[in-house]
This record gives sequence, structure tokens and C-alpha cells, in this order.
Amino acid sequence: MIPIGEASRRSGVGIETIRYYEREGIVPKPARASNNRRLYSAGDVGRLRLLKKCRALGFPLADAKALLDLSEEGSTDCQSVKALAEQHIANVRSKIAELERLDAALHELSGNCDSGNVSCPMLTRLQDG
Amino acid sequence: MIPIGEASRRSGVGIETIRYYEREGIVPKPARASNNRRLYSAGDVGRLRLLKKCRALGFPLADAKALLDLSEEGSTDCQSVKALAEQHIANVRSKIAELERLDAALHELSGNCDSGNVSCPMLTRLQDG
DNA sequence: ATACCTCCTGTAGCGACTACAGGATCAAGC
DNA sequence: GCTTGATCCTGTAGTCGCTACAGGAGGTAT
Repeated sequence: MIPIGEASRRSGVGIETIRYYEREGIVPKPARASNNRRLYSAGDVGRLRLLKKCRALGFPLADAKALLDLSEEGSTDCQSVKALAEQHIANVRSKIAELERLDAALHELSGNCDSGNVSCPMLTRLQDG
Repeated sequence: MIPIGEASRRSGVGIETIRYYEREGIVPKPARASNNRRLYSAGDVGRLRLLKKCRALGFPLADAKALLDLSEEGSTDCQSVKALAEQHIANVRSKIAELERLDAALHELSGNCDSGNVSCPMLTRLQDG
């Protein structure tokens, strides 16, 4: 059983974030030493590591918790995991599409901007459009 | 001079958002009628419309304010506009790259997920990796 | 008079942390 | 035993850009 700083180092999850996950009920409350300090098991660290990977994949925290819960069941319900993943993939793709739309619009608008212009064509078009 | 609801309709910016912009100093405080209600000029509406377009292009509010301020100057400093736009374009592109990385990783991870699996390969790999 | 609409101020919530403040406890060296 | 510095504790506030109330005042139409 290790203290929170060590759990943070081993999982890559920040100390404040670990306490935040505990407050929010994402991870179970850890054991406490007699001096009231938190004590983490290898399983606790494993949970934090899984959370970290889910977050790095962009899953919202609620989904990350759902995946964590699924991983606790022995059954590891593949259907539910796949559903969460595909929903998330769809979100990611729609964000990409939106950003590409922005990229094109920005490129087009700023294209005529050059030093020496009397009035900025980008601002002019934004004001008039 | 029109009341806030009409300014909201003409600019497409929500009433609460207009008041928020005022609180945050993004737009100047409008005139007030004798009954303390806000009164907006055509210029005020134009500012809101420009803000709306900048936000729709994904500029952070601080940048949108900067663009608004630039548009108020007669000079309309094209260099500054271009700098803001290019910085923002770079941000957008790095977000796209990051999301495409996630998309590929998610696709790869969930690819082996199918009904009938005893243990979910995605979860297994997230736990072990 | 009634009902309804618009407006006012002020505050709290979203997501997912992050950054303190202000204190308690611990480990190591002298 | 004393000091220093690291680590830990709780609790609160800040980030971004809104959005959604609560609770009230004022305006308009019947």
C-alpha cells in the first residue's frame, strides 16, 4: 500500500486529479492509514492507469468511468465497450469535420491579408457578410 | 435604439450572452432608457454580429475582442489580423491532427471488438498496454 | 384586473481539472 | 530534541464561454 504521491507517479495521474476522481465517485475511496493519509493498492493504481488511457483517448470522464466499471466485471461486455467506442469515434469524426470547415473558412478569409493593405479584407468581409 | 431582445434577434447573439459580453467588457455598455432597460444602436448590433462570426470561426473570446477592437480603428491593421488568424489556424490544425490520432487509435483498439467475445480485447489491451 | 411578455440583477452550473490557502504530519540530519 | 523540507490533508476558487435559473419590476393587451 502506497501513498498518493507514489500512486500518482506510478499511474501518471496528478495528485489533485486523483482526489478529484475520488470526490466525484469515479474511483472507490482508498484505504486510510492511521494518520488519515490515503493508501493505494496495486488495483487502485491499475484503475487510475486505465482512466488515464481512456482520457488520453478523449473519452469523457463519465464514459471512462463506464469503461472502468465494465472492466471490473469479469464478463467484460464487449458489446457495451464497442458501443461506447463507436459513439466516441463518431463524435471525434464530427469534430474533425467541423474543424476542417473552420480551417477552410479561415484560410479563405485570411488569404487576401497582406501588409500594405489600406483596409483589411478579412475584417471587411466579416463585417459585411 | 432597440431593446436587448431585438438586438439579440438581429445579431443572433442570445440575450444572456449579450449581457455576459457586457459584464466581461467585450462590448461597451449600451445606453439605458429611463426605466433602466438597455438600448442598442445599429453600431452595437454590428459589433455583436462581428463577435458572433468570430466565435463561429472558433476564435477564443479574447481574440474575438481583439478583432473587434481592430475593426473599430479606421486603420484596420491587416498585419495584426493576419497574425491572429494564422495563430488560430495553427491551433485548429493541431487539434485536427490530435483528433485524427485519436480516431486511428480508437479504430484500431475497437476493431477486434465483436459480439461473442469472452473477454473484450479493447479493455484487455487498455489494461495491459 | 388579469395575464403574459420582456426586462432587470445576481448567482450557480457545465467538464475536467488546476491552483491555491492554511494547516498537519513525516523523515532525515544535526 | 529541533529544524528543515517534503508530503499529505481539507476546502475553496479559478479556468472558458456561455446557459439557466430565481425573484422581482415594468410594459402591453384584453
